[in-house]
Amino acid sequence: MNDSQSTSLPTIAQLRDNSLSSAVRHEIERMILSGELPTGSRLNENALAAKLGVSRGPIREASRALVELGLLDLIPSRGVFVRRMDKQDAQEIYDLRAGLTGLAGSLLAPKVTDGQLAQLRELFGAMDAAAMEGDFQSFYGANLEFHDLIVSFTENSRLIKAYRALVKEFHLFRSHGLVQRDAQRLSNEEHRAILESLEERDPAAAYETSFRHVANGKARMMTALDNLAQAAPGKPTRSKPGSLHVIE
Amino acid sequence: MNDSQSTSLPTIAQLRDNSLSSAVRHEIERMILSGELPTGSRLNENALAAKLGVSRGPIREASRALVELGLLDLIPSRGVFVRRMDKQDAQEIYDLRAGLTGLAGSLLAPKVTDGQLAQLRELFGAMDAAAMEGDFQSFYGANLEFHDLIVSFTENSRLIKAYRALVKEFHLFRSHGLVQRDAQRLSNEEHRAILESLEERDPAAAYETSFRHVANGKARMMTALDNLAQAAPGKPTRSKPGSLHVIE
DNA sequence: TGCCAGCAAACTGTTGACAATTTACAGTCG
DNA sequence: CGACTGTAAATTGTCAACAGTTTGCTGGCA
Repeated sequence: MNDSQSTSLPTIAQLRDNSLSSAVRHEIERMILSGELPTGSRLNENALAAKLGVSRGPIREASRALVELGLLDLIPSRGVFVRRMDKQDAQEIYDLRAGLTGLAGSLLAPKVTDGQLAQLRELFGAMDAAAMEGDFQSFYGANLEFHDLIVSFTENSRLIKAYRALVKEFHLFRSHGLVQRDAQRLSNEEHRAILESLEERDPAAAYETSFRHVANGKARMMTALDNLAQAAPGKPTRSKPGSLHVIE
Repeated sequence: MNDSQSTSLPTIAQLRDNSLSSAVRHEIERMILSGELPTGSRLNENALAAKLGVSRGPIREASRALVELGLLDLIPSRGVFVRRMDKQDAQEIYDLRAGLTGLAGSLLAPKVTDGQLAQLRELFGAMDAAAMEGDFQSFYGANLEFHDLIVSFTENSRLIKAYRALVKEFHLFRSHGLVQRDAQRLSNEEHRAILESLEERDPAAAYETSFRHVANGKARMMTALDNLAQAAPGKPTRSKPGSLHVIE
């Protein structure tokens, strides 16, 4: 047997992937994250197969992978369901994300390049501007990119994979996007602290500022949820995507 | 559509799982971790289906899940291969495991119960005894259980899942089990430090001692690997499971 | 009206067959 | 002798059909 592909960099041949499973997987993922498949709903294999013009085989393979990823729930003989999130799930995700974010900071600090710092600074500036104008959409995007960049720069593929899986899962928690008016500015002040600890190449400080940032985001969201619950009791997590947003 | 199974605790009906996919998955996992399927080898769908007495469908579903888990590598049109680990993979895993272990410590510290501490203390004692007698097998098992318990006690299901996936992946790295003579005693001293910080309910100390413990394990393994490479250069990771062991 | 049994439809679980690609090999040419 | 080409075998990718379970509905009964 040809044994030569041991640990060589991935060649183009290995990367190319035309398989239906893969295409289906990304399509399901998109449908979940866009809300097209509502939280808690069942994935109908026949319907989806018909819609995508494939048979059930690729659908099942793709869905098994997404179950493992955490976006879907498998209940034997019943089907797979878009994972339903509650407050405790949000807390779990925040706690784990805090740990991963802190770890990323501490791993990056000793080896961050000036070019990488420049990229981060630019995003920081963009968020600052967005916060000034109250442009939530821009702030949200830049915020995601800021943290994803820090994680990516560590070059730890497993950390990157785990972090991104967590971010995707967090998107299921629609209420993630509720906001207090000035949370963006607070949040970006924390970004500044992270940036400064990275500029000083201080792993402990980078861990601390990064961890705190997410922990604060958790606190902000929890109080926001409590307020929401008090305002409209009885239907805890049912609220449709609203105009309020919490900044992490 | 029936919508009622929202966030209820998992009932027995939901837990039971007789599906072939699931059985196959666990069997493949076992074969990989036991070394029955060697690192880098291809998983032959037909052969495995025949061996397990099922068709290729369940095999493929199970393998797709294990690809997502990280135990298998999928190369389109070529097949799935038992993931091949190199030194860099080991470093990645150590770094991430350090972060998760530290996080677990810091999450558990504020809420650890006396009963849980007693369990941990007992394992610590078992490891102490095993180290005295040089009983590597016992030490290794108790060590795994010690860390798994700490993570489990956090009750963060995502942290638990990520941690266990990482431990499984680490098992692929066969050389994990090489040892310096007195590493066990050193390692258990670090366990004592972790235990004490938990007993003091000090999250920062628990993070620090836990993180350091794994980071030290990484350092121990790296020097062990370097020594090995100097002793027998030219065949870096090819060594069969030997009698030397590195303690994390 | 409310509850339950029983039947029918819908759906998931599994299989075997076919299509497309990759791999192995034999024969040929330089 | 070694590299190359074409063909056959092996293997993965995909599909359609069948089996078993779950779900939904209808009608009868208290």
